[in-house]
Amino acid sequence: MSETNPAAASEVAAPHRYTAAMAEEIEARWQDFWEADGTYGAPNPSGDLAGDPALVARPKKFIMDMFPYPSGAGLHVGHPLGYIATDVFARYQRMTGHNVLHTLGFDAFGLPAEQYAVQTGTHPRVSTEANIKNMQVQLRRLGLGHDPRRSFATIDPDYYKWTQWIFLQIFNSWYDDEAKKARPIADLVAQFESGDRAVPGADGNARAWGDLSAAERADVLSDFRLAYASDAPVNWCPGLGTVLANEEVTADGRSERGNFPVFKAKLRQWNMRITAYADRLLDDLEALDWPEAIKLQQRNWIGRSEGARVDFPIDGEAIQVFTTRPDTLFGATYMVLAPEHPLVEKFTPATWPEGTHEVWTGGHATPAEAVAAYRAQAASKSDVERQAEAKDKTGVFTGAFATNPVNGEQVPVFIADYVLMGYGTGAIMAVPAGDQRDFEFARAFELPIHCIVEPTDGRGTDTSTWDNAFSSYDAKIINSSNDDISLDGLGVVDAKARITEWLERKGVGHGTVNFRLRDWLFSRQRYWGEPFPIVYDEEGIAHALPESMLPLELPEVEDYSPRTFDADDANTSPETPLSRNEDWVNVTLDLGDGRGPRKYRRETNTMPNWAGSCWYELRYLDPHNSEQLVGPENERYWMGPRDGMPHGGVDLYVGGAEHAVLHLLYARFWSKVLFDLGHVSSAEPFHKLFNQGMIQAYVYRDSRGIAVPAAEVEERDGAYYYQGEKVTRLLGKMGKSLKNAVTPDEICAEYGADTLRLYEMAMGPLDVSRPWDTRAVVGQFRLLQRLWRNVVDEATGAVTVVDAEPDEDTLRALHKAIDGVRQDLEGLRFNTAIAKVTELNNHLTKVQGPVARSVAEPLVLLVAPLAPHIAEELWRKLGHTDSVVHQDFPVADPAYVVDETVTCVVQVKGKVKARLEVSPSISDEELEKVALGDEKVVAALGGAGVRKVIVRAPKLVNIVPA
RNA sequence: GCGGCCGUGGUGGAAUUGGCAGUCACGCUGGGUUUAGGUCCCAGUGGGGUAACACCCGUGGGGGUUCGAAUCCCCCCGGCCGCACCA
Repeated sequence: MSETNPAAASEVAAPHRYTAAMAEEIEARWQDFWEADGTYGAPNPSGDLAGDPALVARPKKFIMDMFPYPSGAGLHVGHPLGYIATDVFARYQRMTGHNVLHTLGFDAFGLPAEQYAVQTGTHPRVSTEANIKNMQVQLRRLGLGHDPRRSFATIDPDYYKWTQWIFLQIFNSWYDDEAKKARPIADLVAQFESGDRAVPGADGNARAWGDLSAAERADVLSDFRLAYASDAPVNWCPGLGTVLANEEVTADGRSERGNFPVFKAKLRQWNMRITAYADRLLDDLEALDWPEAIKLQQRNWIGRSEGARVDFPIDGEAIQVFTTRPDTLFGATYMVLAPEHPLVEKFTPATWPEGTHEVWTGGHATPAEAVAAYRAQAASKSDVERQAEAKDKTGVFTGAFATNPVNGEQVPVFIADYVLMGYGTGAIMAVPAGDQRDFEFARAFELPIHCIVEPTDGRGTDTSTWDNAFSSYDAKIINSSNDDISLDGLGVVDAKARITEWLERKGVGHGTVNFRLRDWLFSRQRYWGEPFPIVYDEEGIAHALPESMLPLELPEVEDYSPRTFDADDANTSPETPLSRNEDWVNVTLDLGDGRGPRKYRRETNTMPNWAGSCWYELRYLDPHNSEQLVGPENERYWMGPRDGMPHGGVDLYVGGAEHAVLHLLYARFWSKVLFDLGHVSSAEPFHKLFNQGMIQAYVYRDSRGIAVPAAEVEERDGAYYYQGEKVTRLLGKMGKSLKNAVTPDEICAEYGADTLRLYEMAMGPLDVSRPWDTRAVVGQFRLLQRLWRNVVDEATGAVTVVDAEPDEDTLRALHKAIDGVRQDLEGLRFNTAIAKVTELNNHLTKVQGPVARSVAEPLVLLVAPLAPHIAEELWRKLGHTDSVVHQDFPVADPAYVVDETVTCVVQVKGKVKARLEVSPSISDEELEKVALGDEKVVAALGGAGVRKVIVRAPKLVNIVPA
């Protein structure tokens, strides 16, 4: 390294040249200064971080990154991309009159930290804290202007105390559908006690609250609580040894982390009733300044569908279906229930009805046998297999018939795995003529297909000749009438409205909205997560720990690794690491509920790694508050609603797009609960979201396909060689496993942190992925060297800047740069901002003689957000004694932003034929006259007359010859 | 299958949103400084063409709208991302 280090030899010729060694010295010195000075401390209105009222009085900016996992691998140059971007933006905001909150914490619970700890054999807390320290050292080297007083890790008991506190808030509340907000569960109990609200009974009959046992009351409340335990089928992943949320399972039925198969299993688990917020989560997206792609993903995930619920009578009861196409009810020729639908047993008869078709029975002697066999087969399949077989429609007849409410027809009831229990009512009416899935099933089981929409593609109404279902919103409904109603001749929209009205009038159905979103599975069988502040009494009733018992800290256990299983073995069940510590699990406590000291068993699940990141933006605001998760005044100041931000929130949140339906959805949900309960004034956590792209890197593979160390690959004549052997090159992720990681440390060692910051910002637009190219970094280093040289004499170290009037060209270059850089930084277009700084700097390099102070100083200020260390150093050299961080960002003089003359392009038939130097204020008429008189234009016209002239003064004239 | 985004020099990328295609940087070529390599400095660099101009071609391909298209519309090709038996 030292031989190729530009620092070494050049020092002889130019002892005061800006070199890597000098950069390192400057950077370390200013980082120490900032730390000692508390330069980046943002004052709060109140509390222990209250400060300078003049600064507090400024408009605020809360600028945040998605905080990192402190993994043991350390950082590569891809990680800090977003941190550098927010830092540049935060510095710019500080220089334009804002009180800026910018800090960074650590998301330290969860699977990666635990797995790393398992691998290295050390306690997760020990390895995690070591990793945090290591990462802090790496990050400090980059000169990020974070407020260190506000940093924390989610594993700090002072922090997770409040994560647990929020859980209890959610546990102790319910969603009032009328008020459309969460309310304390005590309000619901009061309604039950007073009789204002009927107590729902298992058999549908109302009961008196006072007559219920404690266990019965707990069961009733559990159906309302926003955090509740249930036995619903969950995603069980034996390979990881834990259950997972829907959001953590990939489309092909595998765990997002580890890529293990996932099975459906009935296990008692904690859930969060995020579905109660489906409509608000959808509606409030409108006012957020987020990338459309992420909004769209959330909309799709929430999956709002308008339709109707319709009852199909059977044996004096009914099977309810959800459909988005109630207008096709007359074409419903059979029904399908999900295999696990609870009504299946109820209606399954003892024997097959007379003459049941052989293909319907699956060869089984009785319906019960057929159903049992099909269910067993469905349950044994992993989602992966189920997915793979999606093409073939399977199912079995239950032996039962229900009544189609519009035409009284008896329709057979099937179970099939193409209907999912988790969506709608878990039951559908099948309209094979209009739905491709139903069509395939009907063909496989020889079921009737009634044409109820007139085909517009010429296929005719004889469905026996059809190859697929027909569906079109432009077609007319046919064959759809009874004595009471006719949809015939109507379009889809009108038919839907009419049939829905009819269903409601007859009391057999109603219009409704259905959501795809499911409740959030919130418990994990892990050690390294927040323990639930929940205990169970001897009756098995869950009780919340009182706030005074928080934080409930993780106990020491012999073995904190999760129990994992053969990844393909569905017949396994989870084991929680915390359950191994009997002393911790079995406790005698006085919960302060008047029942005195009693024996309890602690909940041994832990919270998912998303819990800590669901509210961390709030803790940055008031990190040491021991009374409240955040003081209201501080919360309102930094997060409260204001003009253009009706729900409040963080001013800028930068991070990867991979959290679209995970962290970003969960955090919005918690935000709304806390808002409803009056703990915060912001109903949204993040007003503006920006997704940074990924820094990619070339991956070189040998003939066996194995990645070889990228740093040792040589290029010759467009081909790549590793140890003489030819290798292939592809663009991929950067990382240790692909042997192409480049660390910030090595770039800092070779060029300094300012160069690294500039390079990462100059590579391209922040939201686009682009390949890392170490050899291109030198370009930004050269920029800083030239900048240095424009202020400092390399041989003597003396400042060369003079107090003289700059020339007109230089003034224009300066003010155009100021104007452009301001606009670009405002819009997070760091790459073009740097190009403009470079242009100005190159201009000064080319101009003879020393640089005027009135140009050098604003130039240093322009550079300050991007390369803060060299800017501080030059600012000091220019004679200032204060830090550059809080200087005012230069303001462009409009008089110099426009050129004295502009180049006007004269086109003939759209091709450029001449260029004119004209005044920017020239009139269209004048410009046309000048253009037509230009000799090159006259020559290009060659005597032809002029048919038309388009003038866009002062930039362009286009002449169309006759 | 459905939905979304994107294709510009050898490379990363600019283009005031319909008005000079290629800002800035890497790389490359030539020159200077240097004992030499590297660093550093200067110049050139879309392709064809020319001694040099001129001129011609050019934003994945094809068509269209327009005085004028990288930008708008249609078709095709290629790539990336999301969802996916959601009734």
